[in-house]
Amino acid sequence: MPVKSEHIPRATIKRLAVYVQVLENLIREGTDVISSELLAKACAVNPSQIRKDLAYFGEFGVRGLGYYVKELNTSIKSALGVDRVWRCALVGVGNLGKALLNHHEFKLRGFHIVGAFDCDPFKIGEEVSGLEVVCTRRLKEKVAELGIEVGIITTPPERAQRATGHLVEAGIKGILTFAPTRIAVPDHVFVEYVDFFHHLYALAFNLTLIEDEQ
Amino acid sequence: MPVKSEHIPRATIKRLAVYVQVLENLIREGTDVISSELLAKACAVNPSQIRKDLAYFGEFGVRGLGYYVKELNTSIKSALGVDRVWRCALVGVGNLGKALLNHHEFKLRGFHIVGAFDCDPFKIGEEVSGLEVVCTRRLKEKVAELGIEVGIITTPPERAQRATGHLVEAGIKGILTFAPTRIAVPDHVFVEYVDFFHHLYALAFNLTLIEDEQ
DNA sequence: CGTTGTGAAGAGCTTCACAGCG
DNA sequence: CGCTGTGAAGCTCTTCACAACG
Repeated sequence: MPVKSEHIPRATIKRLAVYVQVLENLIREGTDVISSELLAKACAVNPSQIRKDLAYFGEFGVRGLGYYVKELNTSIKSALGVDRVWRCALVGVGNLGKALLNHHEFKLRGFHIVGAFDCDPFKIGEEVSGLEVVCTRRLKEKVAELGIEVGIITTPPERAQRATGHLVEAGIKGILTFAPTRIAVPDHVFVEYVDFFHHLYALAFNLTLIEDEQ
Repeated sequence: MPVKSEHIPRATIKRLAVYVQVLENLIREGTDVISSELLAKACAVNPSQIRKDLAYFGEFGVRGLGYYVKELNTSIKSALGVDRVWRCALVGVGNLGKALLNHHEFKLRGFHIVGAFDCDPFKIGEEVSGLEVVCTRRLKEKVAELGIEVGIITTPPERAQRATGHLVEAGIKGILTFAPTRIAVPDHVFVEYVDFFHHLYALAFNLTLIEDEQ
């Protein structure tokens, strides 16, 4: 999928992921064609926004008609680079790590967790969701062996930076971290933070606001 | 905490949560005072950004010196409305739900999960992390009894909308959902989406971009 | 003297409005 | 005729630059 435009807003990428989510529901429901207006309603955005977002990557619509749902979904996934399998390593096999290892949605969406790592000797050797837990020190060797490109951090916050170090040294270029702390990485490594508490804080703020208003 | 300004950008709220994260680390390290420049470096933002974000809520700094770390942290938490306990109900006691119920970081940050709900008869009555799993139909009764204000959805996507319905009917005003699907709510209810896949898609996109460039 | 708080300038994203086209 | 694709306008958020001040 060639990118038509130079710079693509981060916000656009985030919305494209939402469009995929909604389009896949539409496919399940058997909808063949959808207009930007209806898709916008389902995604809670402005119709022009959708058209502009898509225009960064090409022309996918049919004037006077709308978008073919399946085709559009395929095109967006290709634009995002999620029309392939990404092999991932998970570091930190605690409650959350185990839950993610058992979460089949990952495989379903092309993110295959093929390695599970922990530094706790009691966990090493344990089997979780068909994977043997391996010592974090062996990350480099395993990343090479299994062709892993993405790291997922589910350690406690105090161990997140060390896990990051191991992942970076192993040659990982992208990290998704669930640890509620900032991590430092070299410039060429991408980090995405999944932080429940940012969201909970946002909720708390909004709820407090409306309470105060009344 | 009185809000000085009328409208506060959503992005500001998100950053305030990051500042808290970093400030709490600084407290642990024993740092007493920090300038906007150093705090900005730790949060990977612009120093003016921090000063402007804080200015929405008041004046917390000392010119020529910087900010008292503990005091600033307390002020931000108060501004966000997280200087108190928020009682939460979790709906969907699967892998992820159980992991969150056992995640003590929630309690640590003032979000107490005091009710666990599921519609699976095999799960009802089971005890997870000291909580008895209760039938989702009894949400309304339990929300009133336990003074719950926030709902957390960890059901599979296809059951998220039903869970939302039960939560809304029970009088919940804020929902944090982990289900990878959009949910519809009345205007007065706030929803925050925790979606791993948005983040993974963003990673995939960035990794694909730099691969293509080379 | 050094750092904050803030008006003004700048950048970036969103929405509008309509030409273009199936 | 209806809906897309898109230049231009509008808006919001970010950064700059410096006066204010402990």
